[in-house]
Amino acid sequence: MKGSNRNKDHSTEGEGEGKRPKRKCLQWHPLLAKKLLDFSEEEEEDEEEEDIDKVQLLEADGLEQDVGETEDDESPEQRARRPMNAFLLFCKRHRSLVRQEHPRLDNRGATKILADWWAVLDPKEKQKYTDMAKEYKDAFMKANPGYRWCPTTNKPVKSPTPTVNPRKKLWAFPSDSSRELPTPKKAKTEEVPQLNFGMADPTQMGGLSMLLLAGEHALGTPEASSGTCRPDISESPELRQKSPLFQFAEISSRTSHPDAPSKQCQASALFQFAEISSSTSQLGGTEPVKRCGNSALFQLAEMCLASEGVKMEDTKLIKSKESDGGRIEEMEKGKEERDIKVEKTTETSFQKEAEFGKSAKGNMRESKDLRDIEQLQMDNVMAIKVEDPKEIRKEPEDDQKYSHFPDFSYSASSKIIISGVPSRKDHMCHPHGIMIIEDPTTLNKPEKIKKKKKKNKLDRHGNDKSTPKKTCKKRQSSESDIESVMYTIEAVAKGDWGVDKLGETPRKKVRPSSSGKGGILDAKPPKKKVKSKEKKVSKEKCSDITKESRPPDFLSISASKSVPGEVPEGIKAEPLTPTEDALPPSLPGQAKPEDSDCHRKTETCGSRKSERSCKGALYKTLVSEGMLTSLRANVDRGKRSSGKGNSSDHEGCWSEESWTFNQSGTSGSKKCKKKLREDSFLGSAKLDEEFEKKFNSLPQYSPITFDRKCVSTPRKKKKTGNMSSESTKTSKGSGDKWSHKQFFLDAIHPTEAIFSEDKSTTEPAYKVKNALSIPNTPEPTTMQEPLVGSQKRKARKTKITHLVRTADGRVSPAGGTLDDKPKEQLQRSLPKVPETYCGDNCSHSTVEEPRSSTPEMPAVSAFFSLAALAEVAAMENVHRGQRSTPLTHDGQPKEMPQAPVLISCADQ
DNA sequence: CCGAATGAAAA
DNA sequence: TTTTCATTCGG
Repeated sequence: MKGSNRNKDHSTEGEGEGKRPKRKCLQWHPLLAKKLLDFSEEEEEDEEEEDIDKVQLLEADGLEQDVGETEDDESPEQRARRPMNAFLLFCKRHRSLVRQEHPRLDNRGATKILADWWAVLDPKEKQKYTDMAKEYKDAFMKANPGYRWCPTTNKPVKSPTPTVNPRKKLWAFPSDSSRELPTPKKAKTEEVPQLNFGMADPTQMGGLSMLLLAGEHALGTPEASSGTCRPDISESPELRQKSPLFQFAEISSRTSHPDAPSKQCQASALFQFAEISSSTSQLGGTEPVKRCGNSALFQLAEMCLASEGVKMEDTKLIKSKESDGGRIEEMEKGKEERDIKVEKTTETSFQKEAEFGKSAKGNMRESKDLRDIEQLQMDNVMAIKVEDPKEIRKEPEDDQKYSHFPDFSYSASSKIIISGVPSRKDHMCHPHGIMIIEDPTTLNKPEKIKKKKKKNKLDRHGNDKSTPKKTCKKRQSSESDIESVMYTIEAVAKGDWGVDKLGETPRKKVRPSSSGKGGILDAKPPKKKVKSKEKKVSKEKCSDITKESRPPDFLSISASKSVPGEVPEGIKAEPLTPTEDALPPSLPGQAKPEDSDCHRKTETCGSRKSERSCKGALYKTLVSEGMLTSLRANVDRGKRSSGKGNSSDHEGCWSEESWTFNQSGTSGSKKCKKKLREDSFLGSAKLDEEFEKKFNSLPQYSPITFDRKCVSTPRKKKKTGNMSSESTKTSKGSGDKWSHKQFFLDAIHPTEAIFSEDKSTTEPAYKVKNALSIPNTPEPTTMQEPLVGSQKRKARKTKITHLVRTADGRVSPAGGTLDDKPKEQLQRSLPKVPETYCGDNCSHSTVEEPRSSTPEMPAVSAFFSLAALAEVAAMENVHRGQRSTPLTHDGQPKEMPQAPVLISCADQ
């Protein structure tokens, strides 16, 4: 990312191309995607169109034949880099930590330390990484059937993707694909349809094409996913388990094409969102998918329509329908009425179709949607008292509306937009088509209610609308929406988030997370709670994803609506985003939007209600924003993950969550994990994200465990840069983070826990063993692990002295001096008491700093007496006093930690 | 672009 | 058995 500096040779292709390739790569490879994303944010838009065209063409041309090949070859793609092995994953996940601990260390040094950690790492933990690596590899291979690992010496590979990576990333070989071949890549088949699909629509679309495209995109993706994915899921649950990655891989391949189109649209973000939604849906299951797709579509539709609250309401209704079916409505209103209405609506819809049906509206839904919209419009215009839904609902009326009112034209315009979306939805949802039909009824009811509310709101618009100038209004609304969207997009690209946006997003996030169930309720409660709930929910979801309850209140519903649609987004992004950030902004943000968009609403309505009611336009914007935010979050995530690693505090939070999930999952069943993740993240957009999730889910051992010395620092360091959320957290509870870990760990594996690693960066695995042993059996263990990998290398390693940089920054051969001693000490200590590591932790936590408390701490603390701790502390202090530099964590820690450890052991 | 680590896979 | 290459980024 940052380093884009060096353009190597690749310049040949030129930057412009370079970018494209990246994208392609992204598209092709989920994994890569994240990186690309980093770059892409800004760049994406630029070449989107062209790329799209190319892609489409390419695809179209050789879908079948080349599919795999063409993609690889032509599409610059070049496949992705070979999948990372367990160790690399470990490194990737922990390098940042190491760096934090040892800021001065260069990567090589960090790598060494990582190697040490890896060596020490508990076998179980290792296994996790190995499993992950394997899964990742499988997914990768699935995505890239023909992928060859080592193209012998094909360095040329780079040439193909030259510029793309600032770094050298070589795509293993683009050419490979061609050579290799192409095993038919499954994705391709799927892709084709999508491409075709997407292609047609975009061209047709006019100015709104962007939005439409985005919508299509979203839809298209879902469809593909639905088609393929669903079957898979249903067929083989097993796949599902693995599926997330695989699916991602598949999706990624699919998406790749779509991406290009989406890119065209400035709304790349949207597009991504759509993708995400689709992806999530796939992951989640059919229903979720629908929802996601719908939500995305709806959102798009909303944006397009941009009509005020009415649209919003409709969408909401729809969403609610989709998500809940009529449950909510039922809750709210009499079911009976609903049923009746439903029937009517269905009828109407059919009729409408018959009438309008014609080409454009092929789908029932569309007709419905249109109808709804029209109705709304009618309401507005007519200033009719919508109170009687029946009238509106009634077919005749509707028909009349269409025919009689000028609205019709308006509706027509709206239709276009909508139609695009719905149709796709239909495709996506085919199975559920029926369900959809039913929905209208439900929708109608809500609408009614909404209408009433709307009336108030609408009134202001109503004046204008009174004459449903449709076009004018729409345009305005649409324009406004578009503008808002654009704005949001730009903001995203810039990285600037309006407070408003943030505020909303957070809400959304919260809701979504809990949304499944908590829905409205969640929204109300403080966000923090929500998060906690979310976690729980997510767990629950594992078993059942279905979103059940909805808030009884319409208002709440309206608010909640956003949730369903957004949920995916929110989920994705939110987890990452630190609660802290999100929360505060939310309130302000909400307020602002209202002011701007809904002037009168605010006035008329109460604070929240007004907000909710007002949401109309604002809501749209928010939605768009939310999408953007989610996207942005994803991007950030990718960046962070790739670039900074821990740096982001936000991530820290996120990581924690993921952590919890992971751990829980580990302890529990993987399936649950995945499901949870999926659910929780619903929106995990891309494969990348998926990968990231998993990656993140991988246990991240606190340096403390490995390195005692670092203990204090690492944590701080993690956040040092950012301070933000985690820092605060950490600050609060010395051990908050750890406590979390513990919590999770406890849930999962009380004993195993993270402890596995000890302080010793240098120390051999035995420490780990001890840690493990502790719970189970204090093995003597000093045994080393079997020299696993390249023994040779290890041998070398042993021989080689690690360059350790002291706090001062100077490098010293660690092996001889520092390391050795510590090791010895450790060894001694270990044998004596398995718990030694605990001792270290305790010492730190208690003595040094409160926050340091590691998860283990508690247990440990229990074991150790205060006196022992005090002693340890004293010891540490002494050492410190001697060396006294706080900064020196790096250098000193090694020695220091060990000493304490020994003491602790001795005490015990 | 090298390197430092490990590991998987290809040659 | 040896090479490649995956990640990371300072030098």
